[in-house]
Amino acid sequence: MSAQPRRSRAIDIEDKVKRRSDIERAAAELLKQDIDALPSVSDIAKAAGLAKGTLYLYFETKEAIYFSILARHYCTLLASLDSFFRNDRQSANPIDEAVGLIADFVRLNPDFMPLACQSAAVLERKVDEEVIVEFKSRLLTDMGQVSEAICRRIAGLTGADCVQLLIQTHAMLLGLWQMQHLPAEVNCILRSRGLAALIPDFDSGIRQALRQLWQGALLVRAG
Amino acid sequence: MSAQPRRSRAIDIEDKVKRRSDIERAAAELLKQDIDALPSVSDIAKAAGLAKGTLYLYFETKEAIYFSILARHYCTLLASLDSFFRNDRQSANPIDEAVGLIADFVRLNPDFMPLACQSAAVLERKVDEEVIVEFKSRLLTDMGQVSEAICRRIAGLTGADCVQLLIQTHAMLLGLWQMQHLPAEVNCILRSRGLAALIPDFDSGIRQALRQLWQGALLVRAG
Amino acid sequence: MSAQPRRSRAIDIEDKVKRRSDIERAAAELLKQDIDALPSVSDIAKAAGLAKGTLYLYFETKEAIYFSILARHYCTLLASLDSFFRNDRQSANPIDEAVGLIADFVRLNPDFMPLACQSAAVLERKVDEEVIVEFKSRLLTDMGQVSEAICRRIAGLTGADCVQLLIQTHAMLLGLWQMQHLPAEVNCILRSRGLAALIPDFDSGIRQALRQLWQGALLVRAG
Amino acid sequence: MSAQPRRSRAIDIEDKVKRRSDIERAAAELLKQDIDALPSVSDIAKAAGLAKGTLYLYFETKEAIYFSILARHYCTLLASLDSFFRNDRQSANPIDEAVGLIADFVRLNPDFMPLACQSAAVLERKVDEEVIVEFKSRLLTDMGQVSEAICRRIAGLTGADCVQLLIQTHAMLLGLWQMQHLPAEVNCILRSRGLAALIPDFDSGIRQALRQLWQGALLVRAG
DNA sequence: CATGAATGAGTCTTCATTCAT
DNA sequence: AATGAATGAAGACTCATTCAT
Repeated sequence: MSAQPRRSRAIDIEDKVKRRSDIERAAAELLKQDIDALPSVSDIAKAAGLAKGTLYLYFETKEAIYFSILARHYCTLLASLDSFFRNDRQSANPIDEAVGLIADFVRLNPDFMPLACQSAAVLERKVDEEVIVEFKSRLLTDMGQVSEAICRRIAGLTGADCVQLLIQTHAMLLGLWQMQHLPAEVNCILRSRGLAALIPDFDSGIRQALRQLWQGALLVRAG
Repeated sequence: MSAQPRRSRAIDIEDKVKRRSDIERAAAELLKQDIDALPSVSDIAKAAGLAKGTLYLYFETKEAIYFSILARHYCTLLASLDSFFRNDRQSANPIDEAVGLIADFVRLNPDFMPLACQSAAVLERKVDEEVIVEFKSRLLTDMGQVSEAICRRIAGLTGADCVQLLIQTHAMLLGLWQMQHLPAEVNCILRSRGLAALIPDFDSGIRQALRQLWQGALLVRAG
Repeated sequence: MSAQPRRSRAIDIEDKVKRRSDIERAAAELLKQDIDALPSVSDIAKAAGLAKGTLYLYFETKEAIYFSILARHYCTLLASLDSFFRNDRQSANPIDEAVGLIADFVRLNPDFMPLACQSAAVLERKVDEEVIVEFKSRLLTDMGQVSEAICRRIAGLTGADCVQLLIQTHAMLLGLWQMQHLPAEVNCILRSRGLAALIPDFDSGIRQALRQLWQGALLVRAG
Repeated sequence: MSAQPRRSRAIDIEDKVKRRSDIERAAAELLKQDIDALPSVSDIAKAAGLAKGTLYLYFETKEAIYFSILARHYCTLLASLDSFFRNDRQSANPIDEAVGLIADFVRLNPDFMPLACQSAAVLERKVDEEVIVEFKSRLLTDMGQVSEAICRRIAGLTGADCVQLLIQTHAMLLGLWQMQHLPAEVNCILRSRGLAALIPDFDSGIRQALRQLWQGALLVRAG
């Protein structure tokens, strides 16, 4: 009398993977429209052309959807860095280029920073331990690899230094993004009152801050 | 329909100021017990020994209470920095000392960072424009003063550089604190799985990161 | 965070219609117990044996529930009038009979007038535009039909006159009901102080007033 | 140290009466700005240049202020009617003129109908019994007088008929005004959707309805 | 596998009135 | 008489999640 599936069933593992990523795609799209709050499950389901319940067949919670999206972003970014630093082509200024690479990534993936900022306070609170651990392990591994790649290209830094540096870089991304991303209204007011100096421009700000941070690292280690 | 004041009335301006700060004190105390979410107005009122309605005589919204607490923290911190840098006593290593001063402040005021992290996303959304503007103006002025004091003590930095540096410092505080402040559960798990490397120790982390940042600033400006 | 439906699910459209009317029935019942204020959503839900949230699956707001009840009353009343005036059976005194029909309807539906009185000031303020427009359009149509039926039976009145008359009739219902429906206390006092003359008896009052109004209409149009 | 009266004290009975009417004037003025809800006590006090508490020295409740305003309006209107019907000048059409007088009064006193509509449901619920009784007694007397004056001028109506007629007239005023006074938004929508026929024009509507009612009364009594 | 109906916890804010000063 | 600080009750609505179909 009802409960007839409208969408075809995902039976093969392949289909299931596909469906998972369909859901993520829809969720990401929705987030970009308003980065200030996670969309409702209802809306995500609608956007994905699925029923609410179906989402729960693929993710334990709404936050798990976004955690998954975020995790992929982190992996992609680290992979970019890794391939950059492993690249044979000698670069006159690897730090600046790496920083540019990061800044570009943030700019091209407007859902990355909003999710990253909510990771600890919102997402991880509602995601399965196992999922978190798996991701963080992967992260640690990837960061280790990147770090090695980096220290091979930048004299004066050990692998541990580079891990440290990556963590600091991440912190700086989080902090600067939040300082720049004020509620639209507040933003408006501050700008109109001559208080724009308190709102760092993210793109240029991050380039400069990271350059200082990395250069500073060399200096401190050297000294 | 109700009435019978239980508490004495704050009639003089002095008493009112006192009552305002009583409310803030109660609210801050409550926050320290669970820094992950703002306490309910009901609880704050109870803790302050006042009726809910009375809180609204002193603050427009719950968030305004916490915004006020946060604002005072910022002012105090900037004043500390200012007095530090204006102090005649020559310091061999002003950067390290300033960084230590900041790290100590954060440690001694456990409600500071949680509030700072929620400022843009939560507090400022529900506080009167005027209150925000007034505070941010003050902030800008104070930062200007501190910056001047700093650049007089640290050769090679202009006032604008120092403002920049203060903003970066703030961003680094925000970012590192969030990376370190994971939900207790997650924290626990990560540590037990050998993933502690992903959780920077805030106190030492911030000291190191800020040192790099400030040294890096000198370097970049010099170069 | 919750769940466990207690009531069976309304899956078919039929079941849904049934559930909607179950809610309305419960809400109407509650209103009759105290016609001076709309019951709380909590109470309605309890009376209907449903969770609060469930009500919101069927109505946008509490007021929408009562608007729906009221709308049905209007339609029923107009249908009664329509069928009365279309009835072949010749009536010696159609006006008196129609007026009696209206008075009876009001008496038999004690929630009708209280709701009608709150329609503009309370209900319509919190009901979706579309719902209002749909109902009012229907009302206009129905009134048009009734008006035609009336003017065919009562010589000397055009269709437009009859629409006018229906509106006046409605106004008189509203006004008289409010004059009669004083707070129980006030009512009591006035009666005990010989001021009963100021409290028209609704049932007889409406019969007489409408008779005058309709007869007056004939006269005015004729003259 | 405080609690110093800002306004001079009203000690003479005259001053007190004056102050009462100052309050009423301020309250009435405020109501005209938004006839959809009684202004807050705070606002009335501010508008009157007095403290909230002071208002309660002159009126038992907020509603009592408006009840008093309304009472005066009723008395004024009845006095107008009385003087009109007692006037020697013969009028060709006393009914039409009386109706015009009423319609004009409503138009010139935009706070009258909103208050009248709230009298039973809102005001009388929160006004002292004695005040209500006193007013209603006065009302009954005045209506009696007017009724006598009317029946002397309009053949075919007894005094009791005229009292009846006045009550019906009042009911019609209440009902029509409410039908016409929709929330601005709803009003707008209905007009734009061709449903304006459901919104009677008050001024012309009341003239016509009352004419019918009074003519009808003559007819019914005659017949 | 897919669906979507049902659940219910959780909370801020207003404002008429009182009464200490 | 005048003031205005203090009181506290009262209630709608959202939305993540479950599980019967």
